[in-house]
Amino acid sequence: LPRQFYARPVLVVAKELLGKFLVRKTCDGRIVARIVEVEAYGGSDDPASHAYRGITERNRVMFGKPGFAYVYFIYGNHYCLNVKTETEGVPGAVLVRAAEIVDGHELACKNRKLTSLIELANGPGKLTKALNITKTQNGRDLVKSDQLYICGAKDTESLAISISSRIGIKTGNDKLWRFYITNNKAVSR
DNA sequence: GAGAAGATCTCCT
DNA sequence: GGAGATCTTCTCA
Repeated sequence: LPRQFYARPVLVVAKELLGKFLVRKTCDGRIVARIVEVEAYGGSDDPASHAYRGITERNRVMFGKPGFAYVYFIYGNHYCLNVKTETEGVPGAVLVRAAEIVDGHELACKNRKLTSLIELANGPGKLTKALNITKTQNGRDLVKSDQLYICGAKDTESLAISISSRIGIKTGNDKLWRFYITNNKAVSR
């Protein structure tokens, strides 16, 4: 997807990312995952966002150019993948919460030490593990990288999308900023 | 420099 | 359904 796609309001980009293909290439092979669940995070208007209290060493990607990957480590165990949206200087990112693996099952299973296809990436921590995404991917340019990027899909406009409040946060629950493909089995929970 | 919380997962009952 | 694992980052003294 071109830079233009990401350089729009975070809520718009979040919804349009559903059904798109996340591509991960390493020396071990290629994995393609169809995005089925996302959440939007804002700036000073969103207490649940890392960017709520301004720029820090960790969240500086959220204030940079659109189309870059924001990856952070959480709970001493997991990485979460976000996509920077909005324009440069305006914080906003989409958390990719779940996806269904459509190519590279074997490698994804190996990364997760698991054989159940649906459970390979049905949660943010699981997804990064299945795709071997770690902190080294933080700050990567999704528009120019050949190791991590997102492709368009046909007919995403006809997708049935469900909306809810975000998961795992203690503030900002009033915002209905979680979007997922209705009735998709790879959605978390 | 210490203390606490965190955009989660897995195993156990 | 619930708690432990495990460590980075932020806040405040």
